Amino acid sequence: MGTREPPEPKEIKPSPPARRLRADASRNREKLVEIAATAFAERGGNASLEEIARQAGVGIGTLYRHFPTREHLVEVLYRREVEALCAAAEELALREAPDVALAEWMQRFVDYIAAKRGMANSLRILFDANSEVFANTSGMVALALQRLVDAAIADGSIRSDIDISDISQALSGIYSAPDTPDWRDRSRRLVSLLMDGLRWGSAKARS
Amino acid sequence: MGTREPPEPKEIKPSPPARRLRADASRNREKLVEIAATAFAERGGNASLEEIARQAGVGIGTLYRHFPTREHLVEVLYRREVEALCAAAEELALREAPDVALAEWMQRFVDYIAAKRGMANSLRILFDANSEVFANTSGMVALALQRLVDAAIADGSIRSDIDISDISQALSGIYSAPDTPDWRDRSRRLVSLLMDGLRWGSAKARS
DNA sequence: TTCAGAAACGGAGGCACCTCCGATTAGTCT
DNA sequence: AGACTAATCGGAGGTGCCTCCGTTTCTGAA
Repeated sequence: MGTREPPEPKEIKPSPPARRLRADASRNREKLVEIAATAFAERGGNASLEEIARQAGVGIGTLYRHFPTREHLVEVLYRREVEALCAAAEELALREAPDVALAEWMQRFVDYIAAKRGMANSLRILFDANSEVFANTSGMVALALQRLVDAAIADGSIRSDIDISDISQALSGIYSAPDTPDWRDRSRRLVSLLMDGLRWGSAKARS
Repeated sequence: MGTREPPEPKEIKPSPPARRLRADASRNREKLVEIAATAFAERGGNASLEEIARQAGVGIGTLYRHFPTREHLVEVLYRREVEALCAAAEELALREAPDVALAEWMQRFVDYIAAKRGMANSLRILFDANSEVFANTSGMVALALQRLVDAAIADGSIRSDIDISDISQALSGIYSAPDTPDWRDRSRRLVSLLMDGLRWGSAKARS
C-alpha cells in the first residue's frame, strides 16, 4: 500500500448552491456515508473506497461523484461525528446532573479523539486544504464544553476558578497518552481524577 | 492517486551485517538510486516506483528487494544528498575565502531544503519510523555549518558574537517563505543580506 | 574449468485508485 | 399517461502498489 505524497490539493471547497438532490442520489449518498462511517471506524483511514461502494450496493463511480476525493468523504464523516458529539453534550445536560454530564461527555470526547488516531493523516490533509473545517468544528466542540462547564459551575458542583482551555489541555494529556491495551480503563480513571479535581473546592464541596 | 494512511510502520531499520552484494546486485542498486534521484527531483514524492524500475531497466521486484518500502528509498536518497551537501561545505572551504564559502553554502542549503518540500510527507514518515536518520543527518549538517562559521570567525571575516543556532534560525525563515515564482532570487537576496549582517562588526570590517 | 548452491532477477497477479462515458432513470412538461 | 431530458448510475480500463515464486545469473570451491 503506497505512502505517496498527497496529490496537488485539488480544492476541497463548499459546493455553492447545492440544488436538491434527486431521490436516488440522496439515498445513495446516505447509504455511502453510513457504510463509510463503520468502515473507517473499523479499518481506520485505510478503508478501501471500492469496498465501501460495494457494500453500499453502488458503483465506484457513484462514490466518486459524491465524494471526489478521500478527504471529501473524511470531511463529511468528521463533521457528522463532531455534530453527534455536540448533540450528546446537550442531551447529557438535560438528562444528568451537570457534573455527571460533564464527566460523561469528557469521556466520550477522549474516546472520540482516540478513535481518530488512525486517520491522522487524512485529517491533516483535510485541514491543510480547508482550514475552515477545523475552525468550525473545534469551535463547536469548545462551545459544547463551555456550556457543560458553565452549567456545572452555576450549579456549584465544580470549582469556578478554571476555564475550558485548562480542561482542554488536561484532556489532551489524556488522549495523547500511549496506546496500550488498557488504554481505555486508564483514560476513564484519569477523567474521573480530573473530575475530582474540578469538584474539589466547589460550592457544594465547601458546604 | 491515493492519499491513504501510512501502513503500519513496518520497521525501517539498518540491515545489520550487509554482506557484500553480488556484482549484478550492486550494479542494479546503483542504477536505481541514480534514476530515483532524478525522478524524485522532477516529480516529487509521487514519482512512480514502477516507472523508476522501468527506466533503470530492472524488474519491479528488484526495486522492492533493494528498497522494501518507498521510505527506504527516500532514506537512501536523503542521506546521499545530505552527504553531498556536507561534502560541498568542505570543498567550498578549500576553494573560497571563508565568508564566501559560508555564503555560497547557505545558498545551497536553502535550495536543497526548498527542493524537499514536495517530499515532506515521505520524510515525515521516515523520521517517525527511524528518528536516528534525522538525528544523524541534522547533526552532520550542523557540523558542516559549524566548521564554515568557525573558519570565517577565525579569519575575522564575520562577527564572532553569533552561533550556528542563530544562523539556522535565520535560514529557516528564508526557506519557509512562500513559494512564489521569484522565490530563488528573493532567497539569494536574503542570504546575502544575512551575510552582510554577519560581516558587519567583524574584525576585518573594524580595521 | 566446471559446477552446485546461493543470491538476485523480474514479471504475473491481485488489489486499490480514479476517470470517463454510455446506459439508465427520476422528475417535469404537455 | 407518455415523452423528454438532465441528472445519476456503474463499471470497464489504465495506472500504481506490492507480493510471490519460478527462472536466471553469479561465485567460490573443487
